[in-house]
Amino acid sequence: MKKNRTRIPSVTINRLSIYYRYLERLSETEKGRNLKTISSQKISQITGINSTQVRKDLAYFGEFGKRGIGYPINNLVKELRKILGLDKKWKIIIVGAGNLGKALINYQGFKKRGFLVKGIFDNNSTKIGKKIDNILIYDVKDMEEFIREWNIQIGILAVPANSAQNIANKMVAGGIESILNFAPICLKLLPKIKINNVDLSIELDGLTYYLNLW
Amino acid sequence: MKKNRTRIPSVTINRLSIYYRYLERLSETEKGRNLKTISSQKISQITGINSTQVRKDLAYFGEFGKRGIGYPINNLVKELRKILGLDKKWKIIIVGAGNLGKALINYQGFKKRGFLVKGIFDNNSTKIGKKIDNILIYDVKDMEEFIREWNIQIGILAVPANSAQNIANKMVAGGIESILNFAPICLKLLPKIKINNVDLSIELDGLTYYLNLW
DNA sequence: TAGATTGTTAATCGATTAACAATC
DNA sequence: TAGATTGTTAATCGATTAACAATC
Repeated sequence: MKKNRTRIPSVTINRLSIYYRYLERLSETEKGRNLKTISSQKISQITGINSTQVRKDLAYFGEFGKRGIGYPINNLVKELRKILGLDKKWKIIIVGAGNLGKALINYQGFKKRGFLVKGIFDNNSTKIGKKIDNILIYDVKDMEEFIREWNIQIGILAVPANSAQNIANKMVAGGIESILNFAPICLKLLPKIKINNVDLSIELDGLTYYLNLW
Repeated sequence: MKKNRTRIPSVTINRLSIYYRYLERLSETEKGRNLKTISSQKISQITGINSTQVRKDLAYFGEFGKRGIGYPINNLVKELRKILGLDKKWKIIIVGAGNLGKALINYQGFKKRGFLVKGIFDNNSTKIGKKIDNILIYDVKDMEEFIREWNIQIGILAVPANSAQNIANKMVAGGIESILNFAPICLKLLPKIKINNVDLSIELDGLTYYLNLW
């Protein structure tokens, strides 16, 4: 898992996440059965990713396979979990208790990957103090202090575009280094802050563009 | 807008969507003021996309600018709307009336880009017949016929991973050609079907990978 | 040994960007 | 005319993939 981590394309990380998800499911269903290894060819068939690409992606991080045999499934799952940091607990907050925020809180993937949702933040006084899925909604004014106090590492931005930059700034001021942004704007933050954008508009426009071609 | 549309990278389309969003907002705030044109340099500053890239992306579709001057804002907005197919009405359905489905129905971006949400589908009998945001929830059994009857063009998949492929198949059988998929699986469909995936897990794993590096 | 499959090199492909002539 | 900025060519950069020696 160590090896030379310089210059690993971020698309490789995205693909590792796909391999991980598939192999995890596979190792569940294969528990007790005798499928112990898997080839890059087989991974390719399921994920639709070229088998050379699969081998290359994995080779960035170590020699996990055996020539002539393939990759030992359980070990590969374990290694991928380590590489992706999914063997640790991560503390997160969600900002924005609207429909999207609610949907996110109920999202099972957080628990699955050991994410602890420590709090929800909103500026709507009718929501503050209430709970969603047993997690308290706090005043967004108290967010920065909360982040510092609880050592929150990941912030999820589910607020409207016009307040997103402002809240992102406060997240960073509090010490957050990773942001998942659902607001449709380009956040301007220090380069060391990792930002991942989920942008519905872009995806929708992508669909209509292609529909419109015909 | 015509020109040679062969081999336009899909990342270009994504960027056009970003330009469009920014310029649309700009043309709103500049209404009545006298900023009539904008340079690729200025677009670059706001969007973070290299100015040569901006010019190249636009040049795929026509010569919208004037040398020495820049691009006329209002015209460019109009052209982008045409290119992205946002000058038409598109009929869509949402499958899955869970939290995510609800969040999507309330999403303002649909109305903004002329999307008509014609129906919601679910298999939970306690939900069928009810309404969300004034849109009726139907039995997923009736989906295929509904798509055919209403000429639905876009399907949004907000269901669990294990039923996603099955429902996607039925969407295609009904005549849908574009799918926005929120389920964390790789849908296997005919190549002519345009699929856009929104995958939370991949985004989250991307964050923890980078957090874990330090 | 023969067949399978990895890990890696080298070739290919495609996208980004620098540079600049054209021109407003 | 001088300055600004486009549209486009050519160079660069980076990612994907074909090919194959190594080896189980």
